[in-house]
Amino acid sequence: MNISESLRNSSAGPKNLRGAELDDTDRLILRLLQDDAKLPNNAIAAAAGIAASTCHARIRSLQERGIIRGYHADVDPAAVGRGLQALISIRLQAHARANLTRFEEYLAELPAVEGIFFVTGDRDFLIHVAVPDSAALRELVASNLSVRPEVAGTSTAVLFDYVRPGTVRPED
Amino acid sequence: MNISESLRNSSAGPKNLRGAELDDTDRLILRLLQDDAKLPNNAIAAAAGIAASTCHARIRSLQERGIIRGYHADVDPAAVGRGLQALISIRLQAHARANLTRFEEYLAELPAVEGIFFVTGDRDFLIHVAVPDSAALRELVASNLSVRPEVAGTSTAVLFDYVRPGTVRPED
DNA sequence: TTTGAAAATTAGATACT
DNA sequence: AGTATCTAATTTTCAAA
Repeated sequence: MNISESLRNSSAGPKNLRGAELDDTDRLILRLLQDDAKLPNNAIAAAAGIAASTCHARIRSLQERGIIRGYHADVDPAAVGRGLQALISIRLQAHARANLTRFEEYLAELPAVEGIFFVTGDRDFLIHVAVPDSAALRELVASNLSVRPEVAGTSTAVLFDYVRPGTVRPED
Repeated sequence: MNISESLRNSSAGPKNLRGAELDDTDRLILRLLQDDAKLPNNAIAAAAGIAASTCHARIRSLQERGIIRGYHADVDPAAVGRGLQALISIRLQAHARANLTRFEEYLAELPAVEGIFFVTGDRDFLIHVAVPDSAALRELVASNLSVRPEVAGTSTAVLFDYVRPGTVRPED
């Protein structure tokens, strides 16, 4: 982002960055689909006050532009034998920045990893994990994280809850 | 769960806790639907090697048992004018534990909040937020968090990336 | 872009093994 | 639990405005 863009974006104007170009109808569609991806197209169309075919075309456009990245079932981790969640803060070795992408890919492959947060500034990040029990958590840290040469140290915080609020409301 | 069930579940056997009772077919269905909630039932059935009607019944059962909690579109926050993400650590006042639920509900209503992590032990937690820009982030912390009486202090870390790996793989 | 209407595909329900 | 078959609902395409 260059300086003029930066200045423009920091102004009070309502426009988005990145050729997004969403109108109110798009935003309504996004809100509804985030809430329930199974909502039939004709129901969305009715809610938006447009024809079903128009709604269909808009949704496809949102997908093609990468605004809708996909649709996913939300599965209760506890119900599939992952009743324990934790946040693990990982401090990286100072020299490990170069291979950061490789390490990220490694983390993303671990079945327990639900989310990876890359923090700016520091050489560390956070991972959100879901495991069967505390033994598995210990095992994960010891055998999959601490042993990696990139890792300088870890710090684990057990969660007693994780909540994802309804929607990423466009604007507001 | 009675004692004999508990003992059975805690053994090395493949069974899960909490009347989950998932077999390999269920796990495959969960994996596929987490990956792509739009996958048609007959495609899932074919992948699982069962009849479409059987697959349909299994999916419904997974929903009714709360194992599948819902289906959601994944919307790119940057595309809807929320190009800046951050993790905010919130330390609560010692006496604020009683009203924790109320405060949680307050947080969940904030449009910027994407996820709330309740950390055990300490009287604090983390929220994952997505906002338009750094001005909005400052405003969020100043006007929506710091002013709350429950909040003893906050600490903000800007993210340069957040990744949700494909699936919550059942077992592995 | 939007629309209505056809065509193709899918979901949901039922009865039966 | 699983399957086959039927019907309703939904998605998808498309010519036209």
